[in-house]
Amino acid sequence: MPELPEVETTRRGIIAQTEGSQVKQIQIRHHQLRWPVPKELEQHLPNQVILSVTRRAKYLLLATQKGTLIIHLGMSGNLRLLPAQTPAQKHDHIDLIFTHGWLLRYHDPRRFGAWLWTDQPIEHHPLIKPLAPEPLSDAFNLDWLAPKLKNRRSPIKTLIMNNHLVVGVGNIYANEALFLAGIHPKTLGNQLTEKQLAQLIQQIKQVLSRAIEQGGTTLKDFLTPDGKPGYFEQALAVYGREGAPCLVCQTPIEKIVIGQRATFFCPNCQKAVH
DNA sequence: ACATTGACCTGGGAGC
DNA sequence: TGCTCCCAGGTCAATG
Repeated sequence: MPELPEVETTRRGIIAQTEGSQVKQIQIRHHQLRWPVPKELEQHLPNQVILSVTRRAKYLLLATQKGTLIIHLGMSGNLRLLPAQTPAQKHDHIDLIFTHGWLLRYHDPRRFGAWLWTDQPIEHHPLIKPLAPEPLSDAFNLDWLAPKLKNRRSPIKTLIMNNHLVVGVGNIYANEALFLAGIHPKTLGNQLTEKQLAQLIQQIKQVLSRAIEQGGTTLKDFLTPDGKPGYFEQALAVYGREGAPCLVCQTPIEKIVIGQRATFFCPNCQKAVH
């Protein structure tokens, strides 16, 4: 479900009531997520104070004195802040219960998400270490990306969804960024000109920033932690718009499949290279 | 090292 | 109404 803007929206929604708060207890109803939820969470989290709530790529990081709770929302996960007495419903797999009478509830029908623990510096964690720079930081620039794509023969759409090259961009924003940059999604990495690449980097930053400002994209059931939807869906130019007129040139938007993922583009604004 | 495919899950909608 | 099939916002692991 969530790409970077939805994860960032979640972070902002939970920070006021989690950062600086003391954990009373963690209740795990379903241990099987993407990976088994480690027992260390039950051992270490009670009585710990959440020192910070940060984000790295699509991971949420809740730091304590003993270690860091790593949360990934997968395809269908969300976090809600609720009064501690609120009865759990279907797919409410984990509660992080605070001493102040509220809980952070993890809901994830497909269970592709993750709750993990590390007592090492977070940048050493095997899932975090290989990640590309934060897309909204200055470190994500042409000097980073150009050498990485130089010898790549995969479609650029696939490449910008690869965490080791670009983080935070999932299927929605990959489609949107390529449209904004005027690049055909099938263009191979090594076929992009430096000018196109600079444009793509700029548009990735732009589309992610704007989506964060709008509280993310709500397609099915994404809700911010206080239960409100995101408002970016109405700003999507190509995603989910097969057959609808391009917002720039009125050409019907086309849908194809690249790397087993639905891909939307304007055949006029995003010309294929020959 | 890189490219491609399968795997993990559930729910919703289309079509019959 | 109910069945089957397909699709879905992620990404790791296995395979060539």
